[in-house]
Amino acid sequence: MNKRVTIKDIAKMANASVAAVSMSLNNRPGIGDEKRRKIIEIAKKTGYQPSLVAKALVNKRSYLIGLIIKDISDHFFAELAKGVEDTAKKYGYSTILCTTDGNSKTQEDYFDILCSRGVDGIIISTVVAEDSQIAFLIDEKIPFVCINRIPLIPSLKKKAEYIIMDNYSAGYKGIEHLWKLGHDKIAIITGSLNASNARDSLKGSKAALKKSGIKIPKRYIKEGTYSYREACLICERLLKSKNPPTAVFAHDDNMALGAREAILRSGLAIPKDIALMGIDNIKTGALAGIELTTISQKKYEMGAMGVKILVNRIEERVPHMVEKIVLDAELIIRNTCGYQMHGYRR
Amino acid sequence: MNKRVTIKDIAKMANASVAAVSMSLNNRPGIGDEKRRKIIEIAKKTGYQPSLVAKALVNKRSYLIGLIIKDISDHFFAELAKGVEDTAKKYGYSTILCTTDGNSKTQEDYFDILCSRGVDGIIISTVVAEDSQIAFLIDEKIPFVCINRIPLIPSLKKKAEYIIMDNYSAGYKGIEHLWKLGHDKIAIITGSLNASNARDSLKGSKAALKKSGIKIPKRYIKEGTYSYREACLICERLLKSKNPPTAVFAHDDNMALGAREAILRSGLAIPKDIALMGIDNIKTGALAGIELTTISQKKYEMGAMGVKILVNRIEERVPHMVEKIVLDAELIIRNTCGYQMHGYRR
DNA sequence: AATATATACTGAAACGTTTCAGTATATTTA
DNA sequence: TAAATATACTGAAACGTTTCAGTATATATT
Repeated sequence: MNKRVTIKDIAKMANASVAAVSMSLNNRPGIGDEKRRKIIEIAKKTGYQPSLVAKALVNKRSYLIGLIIKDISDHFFAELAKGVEDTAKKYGYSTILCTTDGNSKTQEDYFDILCSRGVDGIIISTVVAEDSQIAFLIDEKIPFVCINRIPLIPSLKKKAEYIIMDNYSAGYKGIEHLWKLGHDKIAIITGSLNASNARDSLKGSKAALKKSGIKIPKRYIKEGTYSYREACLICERLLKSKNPPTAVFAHDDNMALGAREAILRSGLAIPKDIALMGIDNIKTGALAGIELTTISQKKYEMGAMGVKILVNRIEERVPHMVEKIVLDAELIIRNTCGYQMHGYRR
Repeated sequence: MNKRVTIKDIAKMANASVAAVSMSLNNRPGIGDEKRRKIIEIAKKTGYQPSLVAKALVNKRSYLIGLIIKDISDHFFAELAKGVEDTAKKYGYSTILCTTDGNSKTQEDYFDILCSRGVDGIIISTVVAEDSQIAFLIDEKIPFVCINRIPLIPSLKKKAEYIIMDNYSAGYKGIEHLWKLGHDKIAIITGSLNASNARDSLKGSKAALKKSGIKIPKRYIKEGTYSYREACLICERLLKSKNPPTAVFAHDDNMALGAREAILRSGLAIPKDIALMGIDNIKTGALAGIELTTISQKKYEMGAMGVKILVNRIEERVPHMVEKIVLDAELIIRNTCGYQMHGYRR
């Protein structure tokens, strides 16, 4: 670090006290116009930039927020991160990027680091979000908001703020769509079932299955880990089995794309021979030649709203009440399920 | 922020001086085994976490690095960011994410903020990287490394560390590949020509054109801004013109994808009717049904190497010399140029 | 035994801010 | 005109660390 000009230097130059400089620069009252003007001028001329670290130390406000996600190269998280960073910037906060790669230990380390760094708040959107870690945050009284997942333990859930999609309804709508298109041999690749969102989606799908009177064998439901490769493998095995499904509903677009690879490799055509559906609505899915039918997740908006809530919480501008936001699940019909070919059959 | 346990509290409990606690915890010599043990034990028991902001203030080392990029939802930058964050984490640094959206003012603001925050170093990989801002960093003596772009002014270029792909060769190889496949009506969509990488690629392409004796009209070369939409529009116009190209070489995969949309919408088949080629090798390009022929950019590796260089610089473990790394451009042949159909024709 | 040296430990200053309790001066009020 | 009040300004403490100069005690050297 360079020798930067400090408040003391300015005080000397303006022959004023450091207090006067501080007050002038933060336009607090109690300093005469003449002196204030002079101080501000000197500050400008010398290119003075206040040390945010010193400020953080005394004010106990760092204007830093931590963003904990699984993987920034995953389109879902990248869009989310964009919403977070854009909004944080708007409110005068900087964003510390923390990726865990789904590793619980890494995540725990990051919680410690973020606390040590005195972040003002945290946005959490990971698959593995141990409830114990959430409890830690509540304990340390660090504001946080969960995006796209909620604590499993009810007592924690009550205290946590979150924004989620209506995952139940997402899972439900997907099956409903496939059913209306005439499918009844539907395979499901779920997310990691240790997280609330994946569980809810599965519940929704099961409910829809029941509602439409579809019975599927147990082996049609497979737990994935949001990995492209793994979903590809799962789908491959499914297709090779004696009684293969005629539709696969992956509870995440990345996995749907993985399944897509397996389907295409096996020589089947989408949607002619088999229907494919995802959840998330990532950019790639919209590309010509892919045109994945999916359920929209408002990724950017979730990130943006998350920060808004967080900042309200931090600055306590709003009388505090715990926000719990559930966004609507919206079906995005494209080409992978056959709606364009023949419309709904029932 | 919560009332956290500080070094003072521990000193009191262990009845030692704060100095003793500090020295014990940082295993500096000068403290007896017995006392040290006791202090460490108390620290552990109380869950003491040092305040990184206080440390930063006295040590003038924040263990923070700034990452300045255009847009985290762009796959290129996301991969880069992943390399950066992973590596930073490994070295004990945290990453502040700064996206500029190509806005020079935003970028300048971020430079100021990062300085105020006392970051130890900066990784820069933006399109608009004004040389004046680079000069500012050199002036402030903040270590930085440029990724995928270099300062235009030679005197700055000399002082800056950077990692770039051999953009010239990338531009060259693309044209060469297309020429070998028999194309001579090749359109080029370049990046923003105010940045070094785009200029170099264009130079390379022009050189290859000359070498192979291809003459293309001026209107075949269009400056893009790395935007999908814009590239789509540019390509659309190109296709509608009287003498449309038989190949388009976008100097960035996103733009290639944009061009792809225009091509497909116009009813042309890739690669049967027209060849398409990009630069970057983003994940999406590898998907079945897209299979974009491209030139590989080692995005993750560039990020990782960038941090490595930066940390060496910060910690001055290595006798200082300015690193300038140029990575090889590697042609990735997939399906959009017709190599699989008929191989090289000349 | 006297001196030199090593070891264990402490108090206080420093990092760059903000804020609080005071002080001095100017202005208003009665 | 005296008292009350408002305004301008300052010194010092505080935030949570590290480090430096000392001090006290123990050990080694002659």
